[in-house]
Amino acid sequence: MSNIPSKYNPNQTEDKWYQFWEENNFFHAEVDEKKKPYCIVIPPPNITGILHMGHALNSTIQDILIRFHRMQGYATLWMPGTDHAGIATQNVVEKEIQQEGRRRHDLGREKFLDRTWQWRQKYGSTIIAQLKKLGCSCDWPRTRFTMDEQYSIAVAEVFIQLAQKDLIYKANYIINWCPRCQTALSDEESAHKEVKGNLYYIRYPVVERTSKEADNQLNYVVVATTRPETMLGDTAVAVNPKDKRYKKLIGKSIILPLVNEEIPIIADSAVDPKFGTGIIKVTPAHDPNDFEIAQRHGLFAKVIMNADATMNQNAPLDYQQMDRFEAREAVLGDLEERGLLEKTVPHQHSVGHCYRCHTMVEPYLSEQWFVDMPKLGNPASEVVKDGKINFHPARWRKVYLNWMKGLRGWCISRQIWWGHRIPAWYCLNCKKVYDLTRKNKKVLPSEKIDLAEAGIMVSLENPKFCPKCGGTEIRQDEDVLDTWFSSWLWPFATFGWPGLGKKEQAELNYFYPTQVLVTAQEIIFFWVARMIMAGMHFMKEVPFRDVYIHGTVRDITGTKMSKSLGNIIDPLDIINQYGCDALRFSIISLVATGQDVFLSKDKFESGRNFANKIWNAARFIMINLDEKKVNVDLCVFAKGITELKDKWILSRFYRTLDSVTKSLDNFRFNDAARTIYEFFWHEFCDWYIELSKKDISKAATQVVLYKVLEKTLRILHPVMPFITEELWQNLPHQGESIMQSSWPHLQKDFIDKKTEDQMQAIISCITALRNIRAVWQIDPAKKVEVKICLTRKSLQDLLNSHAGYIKDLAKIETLEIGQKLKRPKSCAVAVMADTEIFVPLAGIIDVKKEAKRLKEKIHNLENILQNSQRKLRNKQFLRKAPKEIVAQEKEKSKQLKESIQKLKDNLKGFK
RNA sequence: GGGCGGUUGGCGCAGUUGGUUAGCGCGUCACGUUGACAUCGUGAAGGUCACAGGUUCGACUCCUGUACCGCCCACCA
Repeated sequence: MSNIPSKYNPNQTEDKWYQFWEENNFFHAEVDEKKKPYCIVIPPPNITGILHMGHALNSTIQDILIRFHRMQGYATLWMPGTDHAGIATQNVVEKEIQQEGRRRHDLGREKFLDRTWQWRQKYGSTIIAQLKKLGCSCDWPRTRFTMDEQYSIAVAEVFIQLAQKDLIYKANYIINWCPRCQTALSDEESAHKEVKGNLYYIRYPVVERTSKEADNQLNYVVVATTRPETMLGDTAVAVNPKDKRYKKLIGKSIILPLVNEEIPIIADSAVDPKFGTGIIKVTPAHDPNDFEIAQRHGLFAKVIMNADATMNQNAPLDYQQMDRFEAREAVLGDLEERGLLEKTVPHQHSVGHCYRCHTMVEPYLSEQWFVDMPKLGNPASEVVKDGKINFHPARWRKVYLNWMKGLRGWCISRQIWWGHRIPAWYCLNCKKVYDLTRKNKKVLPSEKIDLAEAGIMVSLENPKFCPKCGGTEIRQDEDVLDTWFSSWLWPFATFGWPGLGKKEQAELNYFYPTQVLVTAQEIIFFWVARMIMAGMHFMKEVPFRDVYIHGTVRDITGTKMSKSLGNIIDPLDIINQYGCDALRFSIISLVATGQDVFLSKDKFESGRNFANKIWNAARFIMINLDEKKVNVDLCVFAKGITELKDKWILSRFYRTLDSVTKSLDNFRFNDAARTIYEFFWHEFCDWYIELSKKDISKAATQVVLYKVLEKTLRILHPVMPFITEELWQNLPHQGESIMQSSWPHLQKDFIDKKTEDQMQAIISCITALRNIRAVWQIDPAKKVEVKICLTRKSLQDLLNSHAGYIKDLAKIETLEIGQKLKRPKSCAVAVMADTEIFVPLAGIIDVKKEAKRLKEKIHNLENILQNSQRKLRNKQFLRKAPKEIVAQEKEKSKQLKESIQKLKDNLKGFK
């Protein structure tokens, strides 16, 4: 035992214990009807992900909850897994292929998917290995992947069920298109950013029917646009119907410059007369607003771009194949040349960007699949309104409900290959006919497609023939589903839903609904809201009871940590340098509920220092421990605990336990961490261990040292799993692992206010004496005599019986305690209401200086006294304030007076 | 345009239903190595709690407004 190193070395212990836990299956949970279930599903990290501080925070919080509840006797399951991350993974593999000088279409779908699976095989579990370094106690054998066979069936099943209820539909609609990824995106995947651009004022010549009109000088209208290239797809010009300036124009038409087509001038209330010229160009295929106007007016939509945002054959020949930005310059140049560009004004506006590759999103009219969000949203709003699901902090509830109010169709089809292929099949014959008739009928662009009519079949299996025409030329939809279309099933699909064997069903019944979902704010809309929708629709029950939203991890300047900015602090570096427990403790103490965390490397020192402190306190105890003495039941042994210090530390421990338990129950992780820190360091180490050194061999001291340490390690275990295990294993213990031990039971009998007050009085005396020693710079070796003069007998008795504490910790040679002691000459003085402390310091003390010190103290106390007395003179206060408060104030005033009087008396002695 | 969060000693932060002489960590200063720990110990200095009103016997805490910083949402042509 005595060869324990004085420095804690985390690297040697962490991997050892993690392996031990995993090998012994301690993370495993199963149905146990004797226990209550407690389940958290991990927010599945992307397989492309590498560990960052966000994961560290997110995972630490979950692991604390999991270990805490496991120790409390719940059947505790932390369900792990990863997300296939459609676009992100596809991009990574495409890049890899690109380096070989090829593109994905060169490989073809099948080979590309093979490559992606290979990639996943090789790198896809990196993040899992990294989560293990964080100490996460997930039930790893259950690890799910959103593209597992079983899971994929769930995804297809959900698609089919929703399609059958018309909750999924296909439509020609304007969506967010990423020209680089060449796929549709949902609204959430298009991140709005402020962009500096220009507002271009363009003249559109009005068609004049009569010669009279032709004489008019003002034979054009001016539209303002930020995106002049889209004018090639204009199908109307619009003004506000109430705008008197342009009333005459309504019903006329203009000649679209560069295109030379005649298009109408219409009236629509969506036009803001105050913006620009009050006249807008209408480009239904490339602007969401214009698309809606087109719907209202039955306008045609002209798509003028290819999938890569180059101009297509619908644009005039000169512009075809030009990129959209190139086309913008060309259009502007041509307009300028024709005298049609009136002016250019700088203009800042917000533009959508692809959340995966940051390319500017193009609003793009195309045929896509949608989920009817407004319908699914209702029950999902209700359960939050009802309090069946609670957000922590509560303010997110409002954010959530507000978002739910504005739901629109969720575009779920993606034109990529990596993902769940849409379980829809097309009868080529019927679809062709359907499209043709629609074209001829001039069907409005947004109208939903009638699946049966169009020969579109939704099913798990490839249909043999078309039920409508009997045709056998059938092709599956080329697209895959949005990644979030699989993640939203996570809380139940991970259990094997839609259900195979009895075991899976029993597990789902037992663990669903799960307890808490822990995530960051930016995921609320993407994922949390959708999980609630899916849970309510398919399980008829909420997916979780509580949603804990933690802050975002930022660097010390407040910038979000990101790889591209190079401001990342790698959790693995921190673990190597300081240890995992230090990382966990530091990060958890820094995060007040829901507040963002500003990190710098040195902030992890506090965790490391604390770990080292724990290590050394335990080391001291282990060196001195007589194992035979401590194997007792604390409650049975309680009668043998009579000493103040022992009763005091037990009282303090149980208060700490109570507070920590409550904090963890209320998701106040930083409070829990700080409370333990405060207790362990500044009560147990600073006072109890110091006092115990004198009677280290006494049975009571031995028992208390051991019990308090062992129990503190247990309540610390959820936050610092490794060091607590290492030390616990080296102490006498029952059971195989601290993680399987029980959360200490709150023994209220040990909590005693009187004991704490008494100890506090002694601590105050010691602190006052240390203060005097420091002020007068008394050599530590110097032997000091002290007189303590009390006004109360009870206090005198207390100090008398604990003179040893004072002597030891304040380093006092002789101590005289009495009620009416004479003040020595040339002494330093400390005063507390009913206590005077005299330290004779002839030859050391400077009388003037000491007098000055006392005066300052008097001055301070008098200020406080004045405030207190002002209150007590206030009749309103006396009448309205609660009795206890008034009594408290009177007592305070009395004590202050006593102190001041004593100080003044002493001051006289200096004159 | 709407919503939310923040503003507490040099720095980073706590402060849960209004009543504390406003706390903690780092840093600073002074002293200290008698064997748990210098990743340590002891003591000290340092704040009119962003600003202005209001409610109240009493406001860091509740209400209103202002300023600055940050975030989110919105179909800003």
